[in-house]
Amino acid sequence: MATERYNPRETEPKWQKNWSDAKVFETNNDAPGEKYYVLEMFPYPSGRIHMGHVRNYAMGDVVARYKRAKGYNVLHPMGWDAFGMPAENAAMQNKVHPKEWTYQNIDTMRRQLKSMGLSLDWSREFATCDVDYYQQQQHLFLDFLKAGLVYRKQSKVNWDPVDQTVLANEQVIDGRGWRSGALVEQRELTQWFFRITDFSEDLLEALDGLERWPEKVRLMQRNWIGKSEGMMVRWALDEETAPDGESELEVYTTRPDTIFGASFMAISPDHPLARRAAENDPALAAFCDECRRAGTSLAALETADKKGHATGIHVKHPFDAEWKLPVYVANFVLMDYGTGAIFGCPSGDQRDLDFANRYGLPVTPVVMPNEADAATFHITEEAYVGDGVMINSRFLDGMTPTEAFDRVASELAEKTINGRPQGERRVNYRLRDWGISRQRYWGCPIPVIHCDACGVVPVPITDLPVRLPDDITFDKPGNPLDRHETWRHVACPECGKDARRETDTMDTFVDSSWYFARFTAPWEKRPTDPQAANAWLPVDQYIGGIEHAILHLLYSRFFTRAMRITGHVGMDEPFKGLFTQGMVVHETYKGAGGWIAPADVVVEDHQGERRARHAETGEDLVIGSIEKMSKSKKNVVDPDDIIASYGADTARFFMLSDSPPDRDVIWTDAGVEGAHRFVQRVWRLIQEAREPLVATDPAAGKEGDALAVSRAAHKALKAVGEDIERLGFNKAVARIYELVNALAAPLQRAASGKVDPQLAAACREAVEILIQLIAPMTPHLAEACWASLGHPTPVSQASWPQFDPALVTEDEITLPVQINGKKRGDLTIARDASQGEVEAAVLALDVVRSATDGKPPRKVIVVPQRIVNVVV
RNA sequence: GCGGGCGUGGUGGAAUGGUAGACACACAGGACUUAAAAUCCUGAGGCCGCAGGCCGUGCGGGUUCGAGUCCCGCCGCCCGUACCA
Repeated sequence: MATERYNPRETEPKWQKNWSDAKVFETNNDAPGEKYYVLEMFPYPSGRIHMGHVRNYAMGDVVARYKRAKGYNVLHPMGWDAFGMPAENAAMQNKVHPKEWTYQNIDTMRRQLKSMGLSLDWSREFATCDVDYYQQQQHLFLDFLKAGLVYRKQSKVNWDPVDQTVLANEQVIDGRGWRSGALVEQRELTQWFFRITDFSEDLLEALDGLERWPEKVRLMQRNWIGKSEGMMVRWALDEETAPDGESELEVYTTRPDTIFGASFMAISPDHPLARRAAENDPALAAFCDECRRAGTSLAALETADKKGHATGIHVKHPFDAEWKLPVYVANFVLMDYGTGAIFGCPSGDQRDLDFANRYGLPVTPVVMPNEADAATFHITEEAYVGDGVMINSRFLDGMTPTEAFDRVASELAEKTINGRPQGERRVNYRLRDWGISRQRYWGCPIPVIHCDACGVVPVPITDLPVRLPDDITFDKPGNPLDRHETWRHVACPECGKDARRETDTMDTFVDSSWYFARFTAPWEKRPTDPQAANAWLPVDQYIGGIEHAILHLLYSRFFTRAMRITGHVGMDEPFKGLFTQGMVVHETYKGAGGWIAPADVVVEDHQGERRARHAETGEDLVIGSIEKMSKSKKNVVDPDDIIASYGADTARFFMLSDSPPDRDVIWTDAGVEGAHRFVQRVWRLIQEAREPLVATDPAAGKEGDALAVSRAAHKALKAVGEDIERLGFNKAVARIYELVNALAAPLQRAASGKVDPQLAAACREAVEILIQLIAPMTPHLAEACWASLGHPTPVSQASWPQFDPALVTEDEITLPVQINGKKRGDLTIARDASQGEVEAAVLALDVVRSATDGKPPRKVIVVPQRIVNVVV
């Protein structure tokens, strides 16, 4: 019997319209059922969606559709992370207004997402650049300000002296501005900060409670917060070398036990003492300037060659006033961490050792392994960082480092310098306060006013929003808000005199730190409806890229706490479950003229060797490495093209198959075609057997082939449910393949009319289960199949079926039998056989008897329901 | 530099410390066809082979009755590194 091929181009838009007309996916906050909030990280509207989005949203959609079928009231919204630099770059390059560029991109991407058939509640959609959204963000800012969570301080930025603009770290390449090529300078600006460090301990401790977060993300956040228990130690400056008025250098150390191994002090180029010393030392001043040119990026700073410059200043050792140590300015010491000054102990720290060797400073080992000999223990090229015993450390000799730490702490607490204890224990965090000021146009304006008389005045909440002006240009360098005189000019809300608006806008991370809360009541005329927020939050399942493991997730955790303090939500943690998906990667192709897009490449197999050539010119191309899809390498596959030729279901199914969702997936044409064949196969198998299936009611089989069909279906049902719960989509897909393979033969027989009523009923039940299993992944196909069986209501509104426990357990099990850990045979035995029965049966096996050679085995290990190992 | 992760057939991958390679892709053979496509069936980690063995999860060690999985040391790739989002 001939059946028509499944035509996604006709079927998919039809079902999308049905869902939309019936508002199946619009969520009512008051609907019955336990709530379930599934959210994928919202996209930046860069222009078009890419395969990474398809993968991310396909995963979230499986969860949303599955949970809906399980009877939950599901919230699954979508929005746009719409502020940010690319809109300004586009404005400069193409003379298009950032607003226009952004909303056009959103229109394109919304259409693309809709063509994917995602079960999203589009009625709650918003963009962070919508005035309605950023008005509420300004409201939050003012509340935070009032609650003491916001302050201003001096902070450094990368300054491009030619373009007269602040550069992002990624715009600084080898110390030069990306556009101008000019050497980057550092500038100190007064900027706005959120007091995230007030929450350091809480953000750290609460990680333990985030049980449904990947351990790796919790670890990364723990390390990022970087709690350490050390000491503040004040070193007296040697009077003869100290600048006037300077008498001490305060240092933070986690290793006071190594204080007798100290050989130099290193301070940041921005340390006040460095600045004082540089005043009369042009060479030192030049060195400090050079350090500052590296930019503000920590990675650039720390991968740079470790360099220092002597200041001429010396300090006195706390336990020996005669012992003087030189003070260096070093490019690897950060003003932001601790006190901006360290003491270097070369024997116990590789970086300090490299530094000491470079500048000819002494190296005294102070900790050695317990078994080493103090007389011969030397450190030359490799520092010893392990535990052990103290040596060369006077009254600390023989102690463990921990004992020595305590002793130094108590000794230094007794000594005083300038009227204060010379040492104090101190808990320190690596985490820094969150600088949110951006000297850019396309962001949320910070709602404050600067008045010469009143100082910094918050904009009254009733005056919000502070709207971004539309009449701006990018033809001049710098921030358009800064030179917009009429916008800047404003009356002081307190005294009414002429005043100026703040021209900094907020970091776009602020926008994405509370959007998940806004989705719970996007219509509200205040930031949240606390009742709705508390009902929906925390997000049950949040899905996005691992690249957000630290900043976005940590900022959101802080923001939720801040919103709780200011009464907008009632919880601390925004995301109960977190899943980080891998990237979509693709082969790269390169011709004489540069990178070639996969759409223009034909890959052929020549006797096992893959070759690529240009589809039009025929030019031979080099097949390059597999890399993250990016515009620069042109190795992108446009979801539009895939959906147009294969349909959304195929694209979704492929993105869920094969690769574990937390790992990268390689996009290949063969993979898409395989997924597409599966879609066609399911359709064909069901359509060919449609008549006998429609003619019978579903019922589980009791014996023979019918029983086998029902067993296969119920086992798959159980396994797929469990796999989806654990987000093991690739495993769920494998189970579905198995089921389809098992159903193929019976369905073909049914198609030719050669099945008894029992088998027909079992097939009908199995096919309905199959359709429901694929419904979260390939929803359009599932609807088409479901309707073809005569169901009047869509499968997207059907309840998830329940498996019959009797059909998923076997009476007999087959245990592998190992001899000395290597598999040598199998044992089939009753499932409920006792340990003793299993052991007796194993020893009776031929392979075991020939191996034991008549003697009793040394040991028999029976792992119930798993394996048997005989040790001979 | 530092923090985190990953590494298994020709390919993507599967495997609560318990049969390594499920499932799929690609490939080969067969069926159907005038032919092709599509579809269906079969085969397959490598090596030696006659039955049966040996070797195999990036590399080198270790723990264990048993290691892809745990521990130690390397190598390679990826993510983050606070103004990309």
